[in-house]
Amino acid sequence: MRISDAEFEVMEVLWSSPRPLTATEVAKRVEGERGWSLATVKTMLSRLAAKGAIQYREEGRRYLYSAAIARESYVGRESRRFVDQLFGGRLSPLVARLAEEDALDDEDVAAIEAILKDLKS
Amino acid sequence: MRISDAEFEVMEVLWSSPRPLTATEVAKRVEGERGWSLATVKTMLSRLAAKGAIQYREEGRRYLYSAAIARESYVGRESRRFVDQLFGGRLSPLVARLAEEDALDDEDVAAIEAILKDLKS
DNA sequence: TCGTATTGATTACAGGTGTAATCGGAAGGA
DNA sequence: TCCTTCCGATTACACCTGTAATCAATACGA
Repeated sequence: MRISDAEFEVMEVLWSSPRPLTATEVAKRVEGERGWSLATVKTMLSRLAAKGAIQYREEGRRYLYSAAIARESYVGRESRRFVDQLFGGRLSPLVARLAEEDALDDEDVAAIEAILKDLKS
Repeated sequence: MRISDAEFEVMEVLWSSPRPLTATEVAKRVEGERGWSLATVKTMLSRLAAKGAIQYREEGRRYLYSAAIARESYVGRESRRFVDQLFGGRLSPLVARLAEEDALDDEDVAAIEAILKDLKS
């Protein structure tokens, strides 16, 4: 199950909310980024529900939406797909590419080294 | 300029060939993976040419296709887009995610460490 | 009670994608 | 010269995406 770019922004809102949200609430929180109308957000919610990425509970006449899949698992799947497609499953060429583009700051480099050191224990 | 998944496979064939290829040659080399018909490959080539991702030179009645963009630059752009969207521009969370999924073998880890060490000099 | 606002559902519509079939013209063999 | 074949170009068509508008039903305020 793939989630499109626009749908992903809606997922981010739901993932970052500690409680289920109505369509109107989701729209308010996405508004900052995109100039979406409420109708557009409702379309996204319908499509995500149809895909099984979110679920809802009826509260009176409204729905309260929440994510049905964990961000970690979705992001994990997509990450793997990405490194498989572009780098033959190896992460190092990706690191090399981003390093060459100066997309890594010292803090990020230190964090990566810490993760790897931890891995080897 | 985005390249779709199917188009990307055609690009890989052109990127990996030392010389320009005809549509039929491309089709033969993609065949292993997908069960595409020659017509499908021709569609991909037309679309990629329209996007400016490949170019061609006429050789008699045929075209000889070659990539018009470097793999490194395209892959670099997509990588950045990917880490921006899923990890807020930091690479370390991606490393953490893949590490948790055991998607990193020793060789890959060593390669990454070498790249980072090199970076700091 | 009656209109208005609100909500999910349905419909819209252009552009991209996957996967071809068909067409028109040219090259090449009979 | 004529027929077949091979090429790129054009057309096809269903599904996905981005971005809504509209509809039918309901709740709520006057």
